[in-house]
Amino acid sequence: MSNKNFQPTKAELEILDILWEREAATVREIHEIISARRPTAYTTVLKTLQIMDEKGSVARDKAAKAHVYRAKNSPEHTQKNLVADLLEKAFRGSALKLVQHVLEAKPASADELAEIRRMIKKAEKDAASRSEKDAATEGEN
Amino acid sequence: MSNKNFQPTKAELEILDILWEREAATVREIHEIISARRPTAYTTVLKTLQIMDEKGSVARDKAAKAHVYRAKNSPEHTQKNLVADLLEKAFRGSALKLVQHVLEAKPASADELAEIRRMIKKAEKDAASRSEKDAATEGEN
DNA sequence: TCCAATCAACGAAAATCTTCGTAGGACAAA
DNA sequence: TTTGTCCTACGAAGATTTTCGTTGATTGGA
Repeated sequence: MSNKNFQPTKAELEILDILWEREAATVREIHEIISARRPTAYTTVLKTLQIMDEKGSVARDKAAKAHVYRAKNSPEHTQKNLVADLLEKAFRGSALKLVQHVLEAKPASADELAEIRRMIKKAEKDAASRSEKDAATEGEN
Repeated sequence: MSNKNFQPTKAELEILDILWEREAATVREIHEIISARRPTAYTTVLKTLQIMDEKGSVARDKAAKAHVYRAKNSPEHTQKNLVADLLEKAFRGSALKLVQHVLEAKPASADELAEIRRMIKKAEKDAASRSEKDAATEGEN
């Protein structure tokens, strides 16, 4: 389908983040949350959502008078695109450097570090099975 | 003072990446690299560099006819800003989630994983010393 | 001297993103 | 019916970013 390389803009991402949290919301609900952060006109949020609808990043239910919006892509999917883009554009693909900066930018808690540790272990297993496959020349897309 | 929250645009980042690699370069040199990737006019690169000079993200040596540009900020400094921004805007500050996506987006090599492991260890030490302080200070929670 | 090549400067078009005012429809209360 | 409220649609102004054509200065040969 369409969203292979979906990169939301700043304003779109702020709205998506709200939709990811609430599952679905009307313009009014979203506007209340955003205008609590900074003064913003109702129609600004409305227009952005209409554009997002055109772009296909949200689904819109027109049944009720106040349309109900949902994010079409999961946070995971979108985050993956954002990270992949940053990794390529600013880190020349060095996952190491990127991770390093993440850990510096926001000192993780002990629990988070333990969880990351577990992920590394899993990644190491994947790396190992990758090299097996490489030897066997197996193809799947 | 200078670039507390410096966020280069897409075009600027592409140029910065070249400057980080080559230390210094003329417009022509940068243009040759970029136009090899996609058709781009010489003056497009020139103009972008002039804007970057105005913004203060590059330094320019006008001694020779062909001016020589250098990045003013280190890749580390810039990458840190980019990562901090992404972390906050798209991950609600969850370093865990971000790291997870990095490892998925680009399966790291065994060497890289070992290095990341080392970073975790260091981060755990930092976290430990932080909680000592927390205990001494006592806050909410 | 004259010409061609090389550059910076400048302005402006084009593209994208953000913001908001105004108009008009639907609907319920007065 | 009239009025006020709530909502979408639409267009357009602003802001930012990206792209490039044109101009004029400099320089190294023919």
